[in-house]
Amino acid sequence: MTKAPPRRAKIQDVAEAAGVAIKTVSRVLNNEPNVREETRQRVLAIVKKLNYHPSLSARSLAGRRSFLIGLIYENPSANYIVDVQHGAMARCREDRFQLLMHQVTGRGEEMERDVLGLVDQTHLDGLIVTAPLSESVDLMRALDRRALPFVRVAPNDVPHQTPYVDMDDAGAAREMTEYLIGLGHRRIGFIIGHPDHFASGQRLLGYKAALAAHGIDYQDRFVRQGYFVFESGMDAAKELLTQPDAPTAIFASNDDMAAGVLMAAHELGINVPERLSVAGFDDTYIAKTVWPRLTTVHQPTYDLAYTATNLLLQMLQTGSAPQSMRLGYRLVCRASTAVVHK
Amino acid sequence: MTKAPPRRAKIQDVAEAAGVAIKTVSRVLNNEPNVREETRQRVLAIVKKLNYHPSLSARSLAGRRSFLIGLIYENPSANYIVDVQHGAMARCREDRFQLLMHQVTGRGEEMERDVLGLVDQTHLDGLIVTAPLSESVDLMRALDRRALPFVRVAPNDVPHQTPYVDMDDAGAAREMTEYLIGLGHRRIGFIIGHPDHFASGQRLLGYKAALAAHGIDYQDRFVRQGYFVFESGMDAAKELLTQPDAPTAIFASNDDMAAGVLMAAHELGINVPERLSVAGFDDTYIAKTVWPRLTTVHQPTYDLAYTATNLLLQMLQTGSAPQSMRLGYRLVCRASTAVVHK
DNA sequence: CATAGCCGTGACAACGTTGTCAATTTGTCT
DNA sequence: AGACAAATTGACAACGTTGTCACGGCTATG
Repeated sequence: MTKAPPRRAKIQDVAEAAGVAIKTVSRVLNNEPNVREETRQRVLAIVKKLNYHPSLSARSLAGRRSFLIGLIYENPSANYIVDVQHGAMARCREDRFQLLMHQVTGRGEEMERDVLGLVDQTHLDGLIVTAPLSESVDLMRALDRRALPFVRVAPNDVPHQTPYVDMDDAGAAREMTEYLIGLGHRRIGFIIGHPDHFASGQRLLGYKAALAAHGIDYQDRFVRQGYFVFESGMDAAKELLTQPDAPTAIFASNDDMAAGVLMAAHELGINVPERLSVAGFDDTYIAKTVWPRLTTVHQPTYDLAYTATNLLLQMLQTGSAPQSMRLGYRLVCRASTAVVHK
Repeated sequence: MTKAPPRRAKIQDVAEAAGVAIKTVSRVLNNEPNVREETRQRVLAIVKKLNYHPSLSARSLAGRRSFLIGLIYENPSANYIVDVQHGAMARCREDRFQLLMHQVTGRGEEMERDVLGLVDQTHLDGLIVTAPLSESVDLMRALDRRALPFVRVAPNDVPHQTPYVDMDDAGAAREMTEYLIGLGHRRIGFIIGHPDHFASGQRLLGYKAALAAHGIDYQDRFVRQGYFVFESGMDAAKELLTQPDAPTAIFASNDDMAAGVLMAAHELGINVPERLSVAGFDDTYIAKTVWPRLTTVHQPTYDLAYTATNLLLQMLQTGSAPQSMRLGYRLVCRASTAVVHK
């Protein structure tokens, strides 16, 4: 015999116990003005006593908002997306919003259908869009059409007036490249990120700018296309390292690929950092777990997501105008880079 | 001038366009019986034409279910939790349920309050509980009290009759240990997992069983407490490896700690696998990215989560009796283990 | 001292679905 | 054909909130 669970308290119960109308309880709960302090306290006491929690469904239905925020992403490295998730989650929690994670399937039209399906079904209040989804103009137009507020966690590039939070990818890549140059490296390999990501181009730009600023010729043979995943970094590194006059340093556009470079070096019997310096980008968990530990650009992933969510919630709650932000980065020098060998 | 977005179609609109009552539309949408095929088709056509999507909130309110499933976890390694998430997500998607991820804060009473707060606020239909939360009897009792169906992704141990999905941790650990013994190792170090996880004890048991079966004495000095995180593995390994007559192999209870062991070995100048064999557990992403690649136990994390979600959804939808499952594992032999050196 | 305006409160109608139950149509069996 | 059961459909009341608006009491103003 299972004992019937106690009926959940509803607003009615609270109202009766407090001797007020349900609307007053509602006011208290939503921090609306025009409630006497004494009344507010009385209601709050009862709420606590009855362990009352308003029904999200009822609130959504009546209030025409769902308290649900979506976070969509495509296929980023696990280490990266977890940081994003936690940043967004942390901010949501502060305002009692819930976060709905959604890994998008497909690309192009199919991706769009997937996202819109989510939006239509769940009545999301807002959306956090990560790269490279944030680069689909079609998607953004579709979201606009539904009047759905959203913030992008991505570099600003798309010709579209929406708020975003990003960092200076080009600047960071340039600084890292200059750091390598400062170590005496002249033949510096570069592994480009996934072509769908705007950031990939920015990082390449930074690399080129640093070379140019130091009078080093840009050479195609030192540059390879990667896809932000471990294997692509490994493959690219093998190509780079098996040519005559191979690079003495390789800068990969993210940590996963840099880890792949390390693996390639190990397999080729090339010591890092003695014979080869390796640098990554992102400063995710993997950077600290490979050997040698990766020199990399610290990207404030958690803060990026937190900030994006913050912007979104402000837009939703105070109706404030959309704004964008750029956060700082910093170089983290660990054991994978060293002065060039003679 | 922003053009007002088109009003969302509601069930009423569909009903009128199809010339039926809203209840009939509802029947069609919920696959209820007793609708003439012709009517069903007519309704479906209109639904598609109007791009109608039922309101989750209204459905929840009226139908007393939310189509929302919670996935709660504490602080597991990023690589692990992402696999869990995707497994659960995939299954949810099949039945148009949404998944609400929730990282639990605090421990003991505070943890409980956190989870119950989530449950009370969102009216979840069900919950996926991962270790070590799944080991709190108090929490499970509290969930029962609220009559909330849940499935645990965790080894079955707790004296509590709820469905779970797990794998044979003890058997796997035993097999891995025997594999090391088979390579000729006799001094085998072991790093225990986080003490809050039941699986930690199981894996230790398997280690001990293998030793016993092969007439090898269990020695405390070869065993250290770890916490499932990289640093703890590194610290433990340093202790194990700096003693006289150090182990020739170390079996860590998860991959993160095994990666830590590799790091320690590198720092101590001990070659892996020539002078030291290292084995992990879980087969997460990290196992393939460290050097040398880790020999480990492949845990079907994705499937575990998928299966757990499947069980939960079946209970919810068909009201079927709770059942539990055990999934298989397999040893993955990579480059971090080798025949013992002379 | 009258009057306008604000504050605090409550009554009641949404919000968009599903559950219940009754009404109608259709089919089956003598 | 008549009687009864089953299949199909619809009317209407929930579900638990928030939005709207009205009302009384109090304060500031002329």
